[in-house]
Amino acid sequence: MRCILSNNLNINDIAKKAGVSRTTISRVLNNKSDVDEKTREKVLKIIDEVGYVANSVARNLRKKSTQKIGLLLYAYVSGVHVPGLHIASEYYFEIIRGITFEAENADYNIILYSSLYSEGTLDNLDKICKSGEVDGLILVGTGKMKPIIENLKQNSIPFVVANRLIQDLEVSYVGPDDEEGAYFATRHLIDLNHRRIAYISRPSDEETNTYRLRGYKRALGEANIPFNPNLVAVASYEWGSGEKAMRSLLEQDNPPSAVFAFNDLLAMEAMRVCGTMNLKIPEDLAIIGFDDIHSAAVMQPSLSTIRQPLFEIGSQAMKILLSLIQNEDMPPEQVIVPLAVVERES
Amino acid sequence: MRCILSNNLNINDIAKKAGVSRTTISRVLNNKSDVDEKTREKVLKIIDEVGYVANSVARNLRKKSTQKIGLLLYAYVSGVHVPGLHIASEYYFEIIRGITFEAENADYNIILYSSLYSEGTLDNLDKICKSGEVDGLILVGTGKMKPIIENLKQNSIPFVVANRLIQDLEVSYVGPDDEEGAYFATRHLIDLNHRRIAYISRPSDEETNTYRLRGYKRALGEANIPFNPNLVAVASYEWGSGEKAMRSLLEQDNPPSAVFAFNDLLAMEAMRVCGTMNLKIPEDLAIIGFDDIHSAAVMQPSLSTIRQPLFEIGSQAMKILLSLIQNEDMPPEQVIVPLAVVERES
DNA sequence: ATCGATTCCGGAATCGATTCCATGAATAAG
DNA sequence: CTTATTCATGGAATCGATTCCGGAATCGAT
Repeated sequence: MRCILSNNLNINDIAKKAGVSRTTISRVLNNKSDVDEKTREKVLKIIDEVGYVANSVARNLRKKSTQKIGLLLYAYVSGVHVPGLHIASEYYFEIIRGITFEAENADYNIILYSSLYSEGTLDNLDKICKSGEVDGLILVGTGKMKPIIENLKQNSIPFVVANRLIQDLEVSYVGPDDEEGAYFATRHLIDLNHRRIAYISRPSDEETNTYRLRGYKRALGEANIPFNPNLVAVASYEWGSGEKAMRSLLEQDNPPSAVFAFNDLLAMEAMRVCGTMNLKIPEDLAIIGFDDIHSAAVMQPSLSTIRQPLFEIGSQAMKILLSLIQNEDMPPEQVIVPLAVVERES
Repeated sequence: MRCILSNNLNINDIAKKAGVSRTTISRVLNNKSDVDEKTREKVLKIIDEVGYVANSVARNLRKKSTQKIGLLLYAYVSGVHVPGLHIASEYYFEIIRGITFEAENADYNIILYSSLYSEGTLDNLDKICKSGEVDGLILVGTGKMKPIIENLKQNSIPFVVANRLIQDLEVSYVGPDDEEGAYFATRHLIDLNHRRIAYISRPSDEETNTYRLRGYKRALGEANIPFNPNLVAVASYEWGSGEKAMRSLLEQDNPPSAVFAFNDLLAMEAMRVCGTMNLKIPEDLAIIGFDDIHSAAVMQPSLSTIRQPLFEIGSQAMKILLSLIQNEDMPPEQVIVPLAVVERES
């Protein structure tokens, strides 16, 4: 087995070269005050010459901090494997960018725990917490969060949920007000004089979907439009299920004049169906999505949607996590980020 | 400062509870053979009851292996910050999925080094190598790779480049044959009887672009179509630069009848321009992209493109890295993955 | 009963840093 | 000139595991 540090220097070598104790080397490395200026310079010169870098594993062991954050990209939907989750990649990527941006500022690294494929997530999670390989966790995911969160709370490891509002559980989170966003989206369509407004939904056990459905219903209710279950089409997590859902809506006797889709990717699939059926957007059918991923702006016609400040969600989550790590007694912090309608051509 | 393991058990506690030495506990944890079956069971029972998990930092220090791979998401284009790089997120995400899939199988974790924002990458890289925080590195990126690679070679850390062919340097890589792909794309348009074929290019200092441009020229040459520099429009890394490039092409006196774009995102921007200028695709203008990201299939009309087996690129790269780590003397391994034309509506 | 081999186990060293505590030198105060 | 006080430094313990080495117990064979 290859050993990375086989030909590398350690603190003792530097101490010998400099003719001082390793305690002094350590003090220089950590910028402690009680070192003579001349000694410091001499040590720094040697360190620079030989290119010595302190072993981070040893340091972490002694300091009992790893300077690492675990990122849990999470999908737990009815306990089953979710094959198409990655299609929401652009969404995740933006959040991750926010997280890493903030992490780098604070000298933390991100470890990617992508549980998309693994079974027994909860057991693994338990091990991650107890093995001390990270100082904290950020959760980004789809589906049921409660089992995970309850597991984490028992482990007393600091963590933040980064794309969801978690109700009824005292945890830190940064998330959009999904109900409000869905309300805005539906309301937007209503303001354009639509009355038959469909919703392309996720399966009902997806928590985020519950909120968005609620916002959709609230907007309808306020406009005195009765809720019609036939106008809700469920799309699973497979590619193409958005197209199927859209077709089932259009094949009805009295098809909708407008569609609010759970997210932009589903909206894009829906638009595609319209194209093949010669329906003009937005004249024959208006569509609004959710998330504002990049493709939404590039499409032809461009997609109206609800913008989530994804980068900001990530960076805020990281900031909160950092303060949770620094201050053991900090109470959980909740942040609800604003959502905005992005009106485009659809 | 919060300490993760404040109330956690260590190997000594378990040894005490079990009435054996910590050596024995370690043997049980590592599945060594020389432990009495009864002792093993007793120890395992206690470990299970109290939920003990070995501290991974201490273990890594002693074992001199971290079970971690660094993932360098890399952009180095003329030494400057690349603001829009993340728009290629879907592309990266698929590769990352392949990497993590293979990593999880081998009990490795991925540390995300996103250098998109940081200056002084080479210095940081040096520190990463020497601090021993990872057992190996995977590079995925855009732009000039040579400075990074030369730095890594000096550090004798095993690494693999995961989306590029690196010529003239003895390193491991897994990548597509970009020239061949570009050749296929251009050839495809030629086979559809196009003669005025434009190329939406990246700036010339982008290495990948060099290969694709070469393939484009080769296909033209074989078909006896003279290369026309006016039909090459350069797009930078900013959003919307694809639209600009497309416009400049269409505003010419003798506009192209077909376009090959450096990647799908640029192709999508180009298609958008056609929409606003009432050009029908593919009748008035045929377009082909590169990468086959998900959106390409969902667009209306759907985008013809060159498919890169991104997931496979990632998993192959990880496999090679693992064997490099296990076998110090292994020579660098190069894999060229096949590309295929995906013919769709555009 | 004796000897060698095997099995099982524990003490001590080790990985490479940080930190506590003690010590001697230099400086300031009386 | 003596006594506190500060400054600069090194020795030893420590973080929590693994591993080397040696000793005791068990076993089978002679």
